[in-house]
Amino acid sequence: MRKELGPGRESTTIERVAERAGVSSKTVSRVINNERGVRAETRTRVLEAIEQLDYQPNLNARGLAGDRSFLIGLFYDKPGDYLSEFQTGAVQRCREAGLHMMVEPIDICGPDLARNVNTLIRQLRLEGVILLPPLSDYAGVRDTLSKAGIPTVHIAPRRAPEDSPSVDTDDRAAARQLTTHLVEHGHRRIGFMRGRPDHRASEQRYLGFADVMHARGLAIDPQLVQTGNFEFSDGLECARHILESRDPPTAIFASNDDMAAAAVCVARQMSLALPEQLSIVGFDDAPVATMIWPQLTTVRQPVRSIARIAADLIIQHKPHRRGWPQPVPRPRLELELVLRDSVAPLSAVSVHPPH
Amino acid sequence: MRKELGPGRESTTIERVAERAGVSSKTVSRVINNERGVRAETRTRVLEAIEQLDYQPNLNARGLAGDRSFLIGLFYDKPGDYLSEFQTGAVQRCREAGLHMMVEPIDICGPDLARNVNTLIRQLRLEGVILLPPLSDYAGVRDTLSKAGIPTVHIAPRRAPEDSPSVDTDDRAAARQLTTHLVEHGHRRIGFMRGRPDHRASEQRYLGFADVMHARGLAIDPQLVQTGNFEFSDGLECARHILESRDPPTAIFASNDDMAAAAVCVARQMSLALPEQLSIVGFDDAPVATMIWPQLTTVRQPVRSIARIAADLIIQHKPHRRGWPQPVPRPRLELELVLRDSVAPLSAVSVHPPH
DNA sequence: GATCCGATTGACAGCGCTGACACTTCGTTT
DNA sequence: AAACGAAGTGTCAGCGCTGTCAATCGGATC
Repeated sequence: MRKELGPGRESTTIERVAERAGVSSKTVSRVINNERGVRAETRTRVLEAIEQLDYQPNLNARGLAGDRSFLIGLFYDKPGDYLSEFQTGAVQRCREAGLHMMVEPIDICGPDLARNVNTLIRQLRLEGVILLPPLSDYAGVRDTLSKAGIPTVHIAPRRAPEDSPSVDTDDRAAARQLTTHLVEHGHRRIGFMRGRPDHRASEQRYLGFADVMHARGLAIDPQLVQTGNFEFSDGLECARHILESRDPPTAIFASNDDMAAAAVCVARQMSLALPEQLSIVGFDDAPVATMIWPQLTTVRQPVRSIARIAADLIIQHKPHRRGWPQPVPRPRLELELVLRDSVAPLSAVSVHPPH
Repeated sequence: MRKELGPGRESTTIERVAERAGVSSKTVSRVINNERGVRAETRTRVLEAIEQLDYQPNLNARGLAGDRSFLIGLFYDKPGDYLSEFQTGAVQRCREAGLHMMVEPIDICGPDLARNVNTLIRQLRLEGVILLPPLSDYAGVRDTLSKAGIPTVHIAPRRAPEDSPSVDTDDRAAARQLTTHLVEHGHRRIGFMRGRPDHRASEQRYLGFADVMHARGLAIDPQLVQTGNFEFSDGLECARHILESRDPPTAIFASNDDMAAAAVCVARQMSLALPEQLSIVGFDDAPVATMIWPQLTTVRQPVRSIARIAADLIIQHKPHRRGWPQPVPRPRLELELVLRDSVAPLSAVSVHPPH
């Protein structure tokens, strides 16, 4: 019945290991699953046999018999650097726990969103899912997952679901620091480029900015607040609006580095000297932050740590079976400012040439 | 025996579908696997039952019984934009074939490279593996895979293995075009920044450059050829070397956009007007290519297409069982120039200020 | 009308492992 | 010294599906 296997694929079964160690297959199973109730000496013997035979348990069989899958899903919307960093971190943590990671693009615009998600989780029998923003806020995905009873961790959701954990960063506090940094360099009139409205980060970053402006009694000119959806191309537009306004700012706070890069481009096209005539800050410490000149003052996003923590939440959840512990864990990480070259103190020089 | 399942997880089995359709489970199985030898009317009936019951076959069980896994591996070395684009393309193709993709970071520097790979492929029983560069040239990985008899597709390997397919792009031809473009804009003295030596792309891009230079009887000054490993930071170094040399070039060919961006930075720091005083071209059409000013003239890499083709090769391979068809497929894609703003015709103005 | 053949369908074992539970030891308790 | 309980180990069925092979069906053949 077995299909012809390629060379070197004759799989060692648990039985063979058992035989060699002089125990039953069940005991080998116990050792593999690290269950208690195996005498230390027996365990050693089994481990040796496994080693010698170079035995690798068959995940399909383990899954079928134990009604598990050893699989965690990572659902994303848009590929990019963030995703690939995240998945790398998450996989690391998963490996320690003997789990694997399925990285799946989910098209929010697709017609059968819920259907696709359903297929994924039920065919694969995922043991947990991590939702990257903005998926972490999409009802279609969230509901499907929750109806299916799949442990889910939401990354930076705008509204954290009551019954499942989330991992957050304190973007608001970081935005405050960044704004303070600008203000302390003498900037009073500051432009702001908002991100995608469906990201929590967008609102938090703006709020942090507003916090400081208000606290210092500085006005926020609506003309200088534009929404760029975290995209470089949109950022170009926004930057133009802001810089070509009647009374342009001396600094711009962009909600991410891509948009900050856009601001840099526009400023350069307008022949502004950077950072002397215009200070710019970004957010995320994306690759582009150090690939342009001046290098961006920004906020480092500890993506891999977030990923590890998220994976860990799923892994730790396993024992509970059904329902998260009370209270539902909601770790929030502090962000760290990265001071580089794109901010300069406001001086007499920084007057825009008329246009 | 069954573990308590969460709400909504009572799984419909193949038996229930069979019952509803009034056939045996085996027939349902045939329909699921799209086997021939099922009367059209029966097939319809089964399909209806599947639909009504919202049945999702259990992959673990299918795998165990059929000695398959429905899993394809994508092994990578370094996260980044390229990876995430690639995986997105590959997953798309896989889904059409009912397969899933395991994206796995492989640490080439890690001590137990072969061991780790082995664990992955044998536990997961991957049906095929796609190797991203530079993994596609690492003997440790290649041998392990080939010994295990796993169908493998190599992306842009320096040396394509005889017995397994690879997917390539014609980097050399593209580099020729790019160089020609430069030369036709009047550039004679051109600097070159090489990529990581263990990437095929590095050598091909250089060869293409050299082809044109030789053909046109132009000298390649060794002083102006530096190796930057595809990294922005290295690119900074290289660019400095090149631009601070006694007799600096009027154009630089960087082997990827990150390094081209570095050249832009350095040039800017040296107060060179871009592109008037220095033309720069990159390669890959990475995100950064349009996030700096001037936007880079470069070569578009059809990453998703490559990914789809690679996935397809694995999928198509399935029926053959053991060994690829003769001859082993080696698709090679043409690359497309993207003309932007970083190249200017050489004119009297483009004289470097002394330093 | 009997025979034959390919097309369709079903019965059944078993993939490699784990859950439930039974059994065996062995150190304690009374 | 008998009874007891915990720890350690084994037996066995069965997870949900597919491969094998036998059975059945329908029409073409002679």
